[in-house]
Amino acid sequence: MEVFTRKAMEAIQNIPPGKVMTYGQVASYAGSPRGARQVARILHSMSKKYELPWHRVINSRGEISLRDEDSQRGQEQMLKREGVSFNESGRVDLDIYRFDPGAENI
DNA sequence: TTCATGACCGTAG
DNA sequence: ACTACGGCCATGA
Repeated sequence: MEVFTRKAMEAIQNIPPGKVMTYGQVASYAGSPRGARQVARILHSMSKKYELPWHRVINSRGEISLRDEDSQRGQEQMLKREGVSFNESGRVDLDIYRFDPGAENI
């Protein structure tokens, strides 16, 4: 397993409830700013074997990227349950809910 | 080894 | 707002 994959998983696990990260953010944090697609791969393959808060990872538009509608609703509910609200268009306001790993210690 | 595949991203029209 | 296109790179066959 590549270093990128491990760091990406670590980044995902560090997302606190009520916050979200984009694929690109996770990839960038893991050392590959252009590795967003790999993050997506990690989510659907590793989230079954490891316990990853996969629902806290969304795309750069603040939308849920699942193709399956039922899964989309599921993820949306999980996020709502954590306090993440969706706007009229069913999107998350990233300016509010985006989690920045480096901005914690003030 | 090469090849195709993605829960993506950014830019351009 | 939308579509189209190219780049991206770890993974599995």
